[in-house]
Amino acid sequence: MSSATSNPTSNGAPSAGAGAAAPGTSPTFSPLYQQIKALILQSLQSGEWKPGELIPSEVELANRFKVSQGTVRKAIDELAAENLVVRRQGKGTFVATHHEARAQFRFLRLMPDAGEPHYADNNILEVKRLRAPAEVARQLDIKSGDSVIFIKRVQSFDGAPTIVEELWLPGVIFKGLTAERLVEYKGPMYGLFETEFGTRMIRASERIRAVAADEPTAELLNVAQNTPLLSVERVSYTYGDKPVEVRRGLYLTENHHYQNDLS
Amino acid sequence: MSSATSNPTSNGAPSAGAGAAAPGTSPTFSPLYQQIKALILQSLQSGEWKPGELIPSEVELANRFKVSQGTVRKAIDELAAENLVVRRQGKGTFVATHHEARAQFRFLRLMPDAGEPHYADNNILEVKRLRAPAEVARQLDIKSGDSVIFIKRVQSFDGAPTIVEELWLPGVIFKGLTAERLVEYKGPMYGLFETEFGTRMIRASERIRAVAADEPTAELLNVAQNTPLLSVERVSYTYGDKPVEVRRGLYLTENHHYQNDLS
DNA sequence: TAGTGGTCTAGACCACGCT
DNA sequence: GCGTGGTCTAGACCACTAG
Repeated sequence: MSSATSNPTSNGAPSAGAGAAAPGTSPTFSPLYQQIKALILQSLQSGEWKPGELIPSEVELANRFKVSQGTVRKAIDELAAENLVVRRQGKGTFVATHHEARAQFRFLRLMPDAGEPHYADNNILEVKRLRAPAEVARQLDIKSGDSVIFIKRVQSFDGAPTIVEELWLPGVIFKGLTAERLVEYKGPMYGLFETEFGTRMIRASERIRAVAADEPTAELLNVAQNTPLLSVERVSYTYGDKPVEVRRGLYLTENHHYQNDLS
Repeated sequence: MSSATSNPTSNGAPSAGAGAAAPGTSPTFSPLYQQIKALILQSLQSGEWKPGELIPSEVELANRFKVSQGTVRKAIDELAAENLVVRRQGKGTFVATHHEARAQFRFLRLMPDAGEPHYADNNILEVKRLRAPAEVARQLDIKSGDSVIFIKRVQSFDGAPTIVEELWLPGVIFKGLTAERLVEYKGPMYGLFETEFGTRMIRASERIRAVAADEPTAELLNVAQNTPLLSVERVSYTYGDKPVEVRRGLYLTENHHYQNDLS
């Protein structure tokens, strides 16, 4: 790649020839490093490199794509900033995974008021297959009535039940998910999804409200009915901004709080 | 700057001489671009370049600091990522300000369930000077009993009171802040702080809980007592991670929600 | 010692905003 | 046309890891 020509739309690999396409007016200009980023993203999504694995070195990728190392670097920089990949000096660049300390609390913002964040005990109450309610179907971008896996669980900190949560997962993707596998599995649920079902959560959006505990929820959390609870409704997305999980949690915030840093 | 030598600790400007300090083992290695970033940060903090103003071009800064443009670029890249500075291709780099559309909703995460986010009507109930309660003093990193400005206000959306908020500001910094100035001022409160008191908020940390409305709050929000509300406790920081505002808000989430994106 | 990511440079050219 | 930020390259050297 001798000169910085622009390739208007997406093309498999950057044009190999010397001074290729017309550099003139560019209708939909896309920087080379963005194209490289998209290519790497494809390899991640396709599973060519799996979570936890080492991806090819910058030099190797530069040779493969026929661009300079600096361009590959910039592409990987962005992927690292989006937590899709983790750089380790002297070792290489690895595909990010939910099985590692640094990613554990990225999707759980409920912190104890005092002391270090720690793991929750997980009590699965129910796992069943059902037909997606209209609202859930809308959020998962599937048809109303399509098969979904429904999970209900209670999470406790130091023996105190704190979170009641209901989850809906597309049946097509999470076929074969059973209560046993959920209970047996040690570690974060997103880790299980990643290794057992090949679906990696990369982004989520939460809507938070205050609500009053209804009777069954109050009983599960061992508090009085109408106790104020945080309602956290989450939609999680995998590659390509595809929604693959709806989660509705009720958090007891007597000794915990939802932590959020604005910057 | 001919070679990439490292300057162990902070030094005013990168060593000017050709191949300066010992490049050998580096006890506390700090990349050149980080040093440049720190220098630019100083100019921002000292007010050499004020919010909204154009800062010197990359080439000019490169000459001033005797480094390459690429190094200045990387420094500014990070400042831009932290929202301290805004790049505009063809025009230059500007000091970020709270008086601009793009920064308006960075610190207000309460969104209407339907429709576009819009501005709140601001009803100042009370502004007075008092001595900092212990807890507030601790959060502001001042002495208990030091003078603070206390503000209480109600914010309404489309005529519906939705937020009851109490604020504490260090008296030393916000001397002369009165109810009149708050009421007269059009635009975001952080914009006023920035232009009238030379204090720019760059970061904030929030702790969110669910609580029951007490009687006076319920009356202000025009709801029944014990209605579940979102309690949002915020500490805001200016340059140097110095806390300069404590804010306790109670949000009515019947037609609004606190929006948070995890990534 | 070899390989990887991380820093720094110098120079070329492109896209954009203004005059 | 000129100045600004944005992209791309090629090459040198540094810091870190592991065999």
